[in-house]
Amino acid sequence: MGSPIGFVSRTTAAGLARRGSLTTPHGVIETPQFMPVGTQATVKALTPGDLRAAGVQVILANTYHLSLRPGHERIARLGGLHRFMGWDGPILTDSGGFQVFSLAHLGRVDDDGVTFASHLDGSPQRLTPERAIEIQEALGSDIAMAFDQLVDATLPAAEVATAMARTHRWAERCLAAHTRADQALFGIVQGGVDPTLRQESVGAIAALPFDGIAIGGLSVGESKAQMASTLDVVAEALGGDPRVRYLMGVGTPPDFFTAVERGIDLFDCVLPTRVARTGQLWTSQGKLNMRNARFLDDPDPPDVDCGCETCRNHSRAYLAHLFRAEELLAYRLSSLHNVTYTQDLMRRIRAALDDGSYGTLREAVMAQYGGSVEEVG
RNA sequence: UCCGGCGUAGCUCAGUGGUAGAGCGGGCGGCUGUUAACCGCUUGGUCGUAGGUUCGAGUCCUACCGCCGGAG
Repeated sequence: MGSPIGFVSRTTAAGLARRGSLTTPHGVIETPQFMPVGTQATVKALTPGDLRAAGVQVILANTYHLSLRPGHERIARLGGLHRFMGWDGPILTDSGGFQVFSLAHLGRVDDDGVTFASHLDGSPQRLTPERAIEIQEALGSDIAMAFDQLVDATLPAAEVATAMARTHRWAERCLAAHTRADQALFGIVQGGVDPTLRQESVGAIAALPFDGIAIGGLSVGESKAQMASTLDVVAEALGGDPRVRYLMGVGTPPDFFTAVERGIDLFDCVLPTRVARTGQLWTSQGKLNMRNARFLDDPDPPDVDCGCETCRNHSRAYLAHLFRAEELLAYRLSSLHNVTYTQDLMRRIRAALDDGSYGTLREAVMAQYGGSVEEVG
């Protein structure tokens, strides 16, 4: 049985950067690509139409959250996640592995799986590799993720190794449990920031017949240099593996460059939408906080170089007012801008990889964002 | 006019003898597979005015000023 997705890519002149396209049951994704996060079947504050207007090609939703509410069986009865949320493009579902980490205080991990107290009502919830796959198959996402255990990368190596080994065993169970022929399944590399563990994890995960390879356990407290060096280790270990590579939970504009030139094709992150809701806009002038007093009389658009609905029609002064007044439109206008900005940035990266101007683009964006990202490797 | 209550940070108010506080607001920051319209830091006051008692007064006493309520 062939893979439900097809990935083709070519190498470029920019380090290990790849330029490709990923074909899914719900459409083609050009890579490098960024996926906005829509945990609860909504990218907060935005409609599917907004996402399309922003140029979004694929979004991420969450297994744990949707299984608790409204329930994956209900979504299945209502025709699956695409129909339920009114988004007919590709969807990737995270497995709930991140909640093992972010809700660790509500649960406990054993070799078979994880037991949580629901963050909604305290009811006991059990997540295992088999259960995570069952839920994702019910949701009907285009790409499902293996159920993994993510830990703080700065923990002692022995603890990171224990979680990694468990992730490897769970990866095989996810593959065994997976039945939907129209849904891809990606494996997740763990191993923290220890080079030896990362190499071992790449070896274990890449040896399995996953449709794509994800890199997990980064952007959870380690330094920028550690993330970069870990990506170097992963790239070296993966070598010429032709499968699509997805760096989970990243990131910021500088992070995208750090990762793309180390061979990453896919990203997701809550940052563009989360920071937008508290006033931080990503622009051609770097980060601007619309709550700052200096914008109250500023008639310029948030970003003069942006063509999104927000920047075409509204001023920084208006955004500054909306945030102070706690008006709901603040969240939509700012989220729409940041998602558009992020999509534009990925498009510019793809174009720069095509025409050889990647270095110029990288330098310009790094300068806008403080140039604080170390060059490693 | 009399009686009572109240005057403490920009706002709403705690604080009844021992180093002036909170919330909100204001000024900023942080967020990386979303428990996040969230979280954190910070700036704000000759405690209505003038006297008095006391080692020590936002706190007790006196007068005055202002606001609110009641009586006439």
